[in-house]
Amino acid sequence: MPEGAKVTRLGPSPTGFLHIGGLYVGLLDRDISTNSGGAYIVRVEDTDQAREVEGAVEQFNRAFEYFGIVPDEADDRGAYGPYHQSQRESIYLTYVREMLRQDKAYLCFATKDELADITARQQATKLPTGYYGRWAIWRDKSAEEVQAKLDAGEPYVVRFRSPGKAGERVSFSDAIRGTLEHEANRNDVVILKASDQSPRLPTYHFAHAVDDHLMRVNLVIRGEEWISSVPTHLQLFDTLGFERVEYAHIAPLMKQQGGSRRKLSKRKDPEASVDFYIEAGFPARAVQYYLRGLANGRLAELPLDEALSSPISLDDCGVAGPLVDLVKLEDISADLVATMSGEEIIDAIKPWAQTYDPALVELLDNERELALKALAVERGADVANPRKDLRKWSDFRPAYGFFFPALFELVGNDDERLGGLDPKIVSAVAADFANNYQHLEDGQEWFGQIRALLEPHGFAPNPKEFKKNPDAYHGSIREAAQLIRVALTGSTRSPDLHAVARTLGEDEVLRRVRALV
RNA sequence: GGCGUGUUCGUUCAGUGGUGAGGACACCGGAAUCUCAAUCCGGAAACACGGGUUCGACUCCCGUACGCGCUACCA
Repeated sequence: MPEGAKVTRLGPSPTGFLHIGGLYVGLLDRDISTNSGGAYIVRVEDTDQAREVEGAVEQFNRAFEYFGIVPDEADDRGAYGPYHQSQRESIYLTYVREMLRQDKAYLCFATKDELADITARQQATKLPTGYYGRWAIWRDKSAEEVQAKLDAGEPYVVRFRSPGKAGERVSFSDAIRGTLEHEANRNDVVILKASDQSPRLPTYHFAHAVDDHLMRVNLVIRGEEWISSVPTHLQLFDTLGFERVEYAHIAPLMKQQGGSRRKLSKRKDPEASVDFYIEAGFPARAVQYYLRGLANGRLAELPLDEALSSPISLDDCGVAGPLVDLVKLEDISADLVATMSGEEIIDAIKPWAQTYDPALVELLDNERELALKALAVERGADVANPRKDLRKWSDFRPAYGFFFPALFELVGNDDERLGGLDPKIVSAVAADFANNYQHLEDGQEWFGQIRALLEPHGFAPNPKEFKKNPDAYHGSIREAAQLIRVALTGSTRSPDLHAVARTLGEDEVLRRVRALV
């Protein structure tokens, strides 16, 4: 590996859905390791088996793959495994034994009740809570006492004999925040969980030290909630004789709870989950662009392609937690899709629809020509202002479904989308339009047909005229055109009407308009 | 409670010891228009508060408020 290569790692715990924040960190890990010539590792931190959710790992992998964030080392590849902590039991045990032998760790038989009692007494006397000093009841027990408990078959945990003293402070540097200062750890933290469980599992703190050292990780990017634990980690690295790693604590992308203002919560805010973006069918590149922009504001000013290929710099990461702005994401996404050709759009929609809208796949296969024609309306290399009506693949059905006769439901003359026009007038206009319809190629001439309907049916020739004298008319050319639009598309908004009509074909146009008669 | 960390337009990302505090999205108004969307032009809109330091502070220091985190055999 080249000088300065960063080996990064993501440690997802399979306790539920993948949070967008996890994707964000993975993006940083992947980017920084790639750009420094290092490696990016995914190590599943499944040491809390009680909370484990089945299938979570597969779901994570799918999600990361969708966004093109693929590790160099993981379960199925890499020479530093295993990459599941639950399969590294013997490795942890080896280090624990060595620490025990050197008296840098010890067995603790304190029960839950005893610990709760210690905490309660500390709180009552306003002392810092924790297992330290005189509260560390098993720290200095004699070998005989320990042996007695062992013989009695009592379960125990292994605790780290912290070298920290009261009042001591440590400072360390953070790649994002600069120098940070904190009081030193003096808690004899648990490093190996209960002896009556199998497999014997380490706590996060211990696994972090052992795994990251063994996997030659040298840059740990993680959420800022870990800042308080750094002094503990530093002690662990030092007593194990490991070289310290560099830390980068990033601001949380969003909060999962908290009553005030705009914190995202798992329950109330579906956009907290990565699956939300995949299900909706946001193009991966749009999401990447957005996330990279959040990390480094400078990247948000760049054109998409350039931003995706520019390296992210930890120095430029913000320290305050941003909130995810879906409207902004949709805007980015709409801009991106607007640059794509019909072919590219269909090719992107199909894999998405395979999972989330199978019927659509079939339709696109059977009606590919029609789909291409529909997507060509006001779109393509020769169009100055391409339509931006697709932000995500799930928009296709509502925005373009009407082009397909199989998906279109005929509109009646009393439909509310007609804006309250008298059904009798609707019927008369539709009949007149249909009876005289010419499937003209020229847009102006085609619209001439709608103009021809104005006077006899009581519509003003232009909106201004109508505004001047609203009682004299049913509406203006605006309303008349809208009537035809709703008839043809079932929507009050649609691409250029003439282009729609040409795409649908004469028979289909007549069929739809006649439904209003 | 203790410790840590943060606070710039509605949102987001910038930024400087002396600035007209910038961009983007959203919003409002206008142009154009057969409807949307898009486009073009314009507008409103922010340095949490209080003390210092300084000729001068949004920027540096201290404090307060508020948010968030840690204080677990959760990560």
